Amino acid sequence: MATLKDVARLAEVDPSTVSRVLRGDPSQAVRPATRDRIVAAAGTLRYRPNALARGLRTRRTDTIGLIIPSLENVGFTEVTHGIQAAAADAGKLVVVVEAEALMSADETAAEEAYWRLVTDGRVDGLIVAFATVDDHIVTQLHERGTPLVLVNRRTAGIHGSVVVDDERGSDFAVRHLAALGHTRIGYVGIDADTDTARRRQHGYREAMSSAGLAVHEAWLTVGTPTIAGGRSATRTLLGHALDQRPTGLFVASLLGAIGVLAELRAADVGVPSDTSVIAFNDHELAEYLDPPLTTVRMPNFRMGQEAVRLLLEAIDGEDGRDVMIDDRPQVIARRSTGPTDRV
Amino acid sequence: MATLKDVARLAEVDPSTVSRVLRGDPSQAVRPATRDRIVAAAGTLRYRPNALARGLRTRRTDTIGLIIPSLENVGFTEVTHGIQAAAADAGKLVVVVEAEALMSADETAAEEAYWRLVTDGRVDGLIVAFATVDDHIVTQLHERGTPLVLVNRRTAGIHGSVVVDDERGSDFAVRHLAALGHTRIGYVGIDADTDTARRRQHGYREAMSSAGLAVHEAWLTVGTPTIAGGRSATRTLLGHALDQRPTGLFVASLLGAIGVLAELRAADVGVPSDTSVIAFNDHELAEYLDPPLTTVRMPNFRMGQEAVRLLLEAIDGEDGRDVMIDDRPQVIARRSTGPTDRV
DNA sequence: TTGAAAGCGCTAACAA
DNA sequence: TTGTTAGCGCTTTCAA
Repeated sequence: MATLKDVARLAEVDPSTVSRVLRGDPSQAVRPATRDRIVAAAGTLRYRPNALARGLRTRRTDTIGLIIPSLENVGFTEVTHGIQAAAADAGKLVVVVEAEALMSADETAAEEAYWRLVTDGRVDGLIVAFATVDDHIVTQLHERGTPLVLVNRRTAGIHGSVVVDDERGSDFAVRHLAALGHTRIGYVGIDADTDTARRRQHGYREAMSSAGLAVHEAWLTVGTPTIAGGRSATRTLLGHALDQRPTGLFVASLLGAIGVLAELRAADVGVPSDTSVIAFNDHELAEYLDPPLTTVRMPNFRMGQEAVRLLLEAIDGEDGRDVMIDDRPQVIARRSTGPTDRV
Repeated sequence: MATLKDVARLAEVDPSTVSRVLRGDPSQAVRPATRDRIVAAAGTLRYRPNALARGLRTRRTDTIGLIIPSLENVGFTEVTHGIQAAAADAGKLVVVVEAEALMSADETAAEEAYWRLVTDGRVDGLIVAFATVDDHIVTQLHERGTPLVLVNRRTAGIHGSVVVDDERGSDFAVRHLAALGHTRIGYVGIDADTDTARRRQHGYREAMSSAGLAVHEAWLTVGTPTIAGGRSATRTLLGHALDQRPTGLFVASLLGAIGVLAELRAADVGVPSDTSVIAFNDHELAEYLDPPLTTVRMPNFRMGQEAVRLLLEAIDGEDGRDVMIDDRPQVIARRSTGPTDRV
């Protein structure tokens, strides 16, 4: 592998000159003839600067770290995709650390790994996606001065986050149901004590009240944002007498909604004839569920892109900003919602 | 951020001694008292070796590169998950490059990016997952001496690959259908000119013949392994007269099968009453499709793990091996397959 | 058992 | 316009 020295020797100039030319250093003028010789030499030697040496010198790795609960969760793919796209555009590499993969190892291994990324100088900054990592780790990283962006969550005292408008998403969901004539609208929420979960629920309550609809606490369940969570929430709901049950259900997570659908089907409850279901967050496969699931599509791809932008700003020393992506949520009306047959 | 020097100063020894102790260098004996002082100093300073400096010196980054078409495709998640898990176990970091994200930028950008990863010395080796990257790039990388492992594909002249037993998977699928009484079994294949696609198709043909079943070329379609691909293959199949059509369909990709299901439903063809469908590769969500999709579950997680193992071997200078994961495929019988009503 | 010294490949301040 | 020099933080021979 050719080094700067090799190129310098071939072009008969000093390595520092090669460096200047190849980096396109604007502060220095170079005689065209020299530049040409250097460029030619680099070409024939197929020279590529060593990223490690450069990083050691400049304290920039042009690499960002992404910490994410699991790549396997369909709910995260859009965000990671946006992150990848924006990183590629900016010429940055992404080191992905799946928190789940670490957890399996041992308790403190996860924490170790976060430190390793940053403290070992492998990345210029970190994107922490979703609420998996303990607040105190995030806070510590932040206090150490690590450029940091939180995705889809906020943590007190840390500026540098990007979220979608959860409340507005909830609002759209409730409105969709209300427009269909539903008045008894339940909520299957997320039990995690996170900002995002709170905002979705708050949006639900607000939307209900501004639609002049009453919220009954019995219609409000929380659980994990998983298929299992959706199923068990549904079982709870089905425990109530028929006329005590909501006719429309807003589920705060896509996987949760899949569980709701499954449990409803298992209990022979018609969707949407008996109960309508709408989910927060869309996915290509929602179309192919049984029945096709109505969703509120949020601008998650953009959230990922924006996270990269914010992080690059932070790396450049700018102050952290808290951004809310305000692209209009989109209700993708499929077959899981409709007017109810019930009174 | 504390450096080796800082630790040395505090412990009142030479940096080289600190290095030896902290690396646990076995070739050198160290007086316990010295070791203790060093360890203590490192602790109080929260010292962490700088990965760039170390990598520059040792020519090891402890990072592996993963090139993958798209993280968004549910078909790939299991493999990447296996890779992440194995990498975490081995204490390696993973740089993920989504080929798709690069493509968007410009034509040659993708090629550039592969070079950057390796030639810039950012990673010790590369896992190339699936058949997206051009053969000639892979070949070039290989010729440059880059430690390389191919996942779910093989390329002539390159040793270092891991695949699942595609033929056996196909065999299981066909047998499942045959055991249900199907004799007219069609195949929705993958049109890419890849080893994997060929092996799946070959497995289908072999299984048919060993079951004493005839293959009609009209039952054999190929397309992209996507929902759209599955839909269009199905339209072709539905173009034939009813009694010329297969009663059972083996679809070589999960997404393809979802498309097949969708198109069949759109055409009011009963599944499985009229046509049974079984897919290659399983996914959690297969359970929730309409109808729940019968699949052949392949050991993809293990394939990912094994890829990391092979790569680490290659990085350590061992010869590349071509491995086939021979864990038994598993037919997950759901509701898309059953006896046929047709004659 | 420990220290001295060189150098991995690059950049950047300074000098010429 | 180009070269000299020092050094980023670490490892590793060699010497003591």
